[in-house]
Amino acid sequence: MLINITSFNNANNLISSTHQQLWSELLQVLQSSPLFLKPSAQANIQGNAIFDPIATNYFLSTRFIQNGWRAAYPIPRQFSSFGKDIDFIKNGTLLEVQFSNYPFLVNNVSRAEVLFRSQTIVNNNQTADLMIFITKAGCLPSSNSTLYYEQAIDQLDSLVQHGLLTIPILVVGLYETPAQTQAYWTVYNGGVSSRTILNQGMQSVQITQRPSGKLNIIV
Amino acid sequence: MLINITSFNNANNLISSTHQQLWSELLQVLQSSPLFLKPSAQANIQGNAIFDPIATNYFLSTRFIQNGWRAAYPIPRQFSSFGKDIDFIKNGTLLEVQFSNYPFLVNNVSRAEVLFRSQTIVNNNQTADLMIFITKAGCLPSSNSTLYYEQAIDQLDSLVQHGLLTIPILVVGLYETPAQTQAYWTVYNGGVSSRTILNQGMQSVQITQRPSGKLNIIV
DNA sequence: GCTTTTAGATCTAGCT
DNA sequence: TCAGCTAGATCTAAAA
Repeated sequence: MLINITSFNNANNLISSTHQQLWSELLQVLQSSPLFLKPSAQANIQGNAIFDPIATNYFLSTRFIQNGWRAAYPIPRQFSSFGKDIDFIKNGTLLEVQFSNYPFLVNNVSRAEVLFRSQTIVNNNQTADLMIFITKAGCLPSSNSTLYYEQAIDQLDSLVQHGLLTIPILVVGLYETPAQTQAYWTVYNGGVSSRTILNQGMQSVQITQRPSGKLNIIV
Repeated sequence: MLINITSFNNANNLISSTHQQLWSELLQVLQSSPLFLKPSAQANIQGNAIFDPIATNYFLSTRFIQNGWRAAYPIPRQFSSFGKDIDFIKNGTLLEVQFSNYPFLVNNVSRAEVLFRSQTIVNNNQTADLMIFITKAGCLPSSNSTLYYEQAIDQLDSLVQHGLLTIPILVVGLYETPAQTQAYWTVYNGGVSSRTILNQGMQSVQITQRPSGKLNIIV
């Protein structure tokens, strides 16, 4: 997929210096990810193609682990109220991939901020020094209320500006542009949230853009 | 219902002085609320009684409005990235009732904090000076991953301690204790999230407590 | 009526 | 296997 990035609190300085290797590997994974789609079950748009978080997460997770990221890293005991684990970690870099509902953005970054301010040791005897946050762009058709890149940017802007967030954060937005292209189309059985694949395959898709900027995807 | 409260950033000073009237009215509403239950549709616990956020929200909302709270108060334009509206507002007091999934806690309080720090004018030419946050206790059977009082307290504790939150916040937790008592049992039709009442009525319920502290409610 | 968006409801997945 | 919990998926409701 294509990507856009926005840096907060000088995250860009880190990815072009000390964290350059980590970033270039990550970039490679993201850019090599196909577009994964699934049929929506939402009333009035039944069957329409929407972004498939399950297949996308599976693809990314597999590669991140191959690249040495630790998945589901346990949150230190003293901060257990913030949850069980962080999606991925490598040394002091926290990586979250978020396609769920929008409040998870502030939830995820706030707990990262607490780890940062408290200089808590995370992985490999390092303190948290960078957060990378992956989401999808608003132009992609998706389930209602799922977080999107532009929303994340705007919220983080305000939070940084008003001093709530000081940890370096790099936000990555996955997107596509109008084209006749190919995408993975996955049909799950078992209803909402099912991860049981009924069938999956590459399909030709026609991506067009509405006046609003939203993409229309015909499989 | 019964309530527990926890104060952060001296919210308790406000509710016993300048905001005493507002608080005593609110308390009256909360304590007069019946327990609302509905059958769960979750696999393995189909039909079991769980906390009914729809009926509870409806009951509370009606009374709050009667007491002069403004519902769905529009978020000032410059902070529109944080959403459309705040549940209820009265002068400088922001009121959120949250029975949805847990990340909404940090989402809601963070946007309130930004309003507080920026001294933004909210209702009646006042700046935000207090947030009251209502949720339910962990002992009540509920949908998975819905926010609960103890979780809220623990997360806010860390956020206040590490300087992310400075706005006075009063957290209210609704709960019940073991008893043979009465509750509203509402059956909706139309599946998940439906607000169309098929039937509703007072029922006798037997509330017992498990070793874990969780309540078991038999209708 | 259709689109867009947030808020809320609330399920399944998967681990302890 | 049942209980308890967080993470993630993703719908309906409702208003603009």
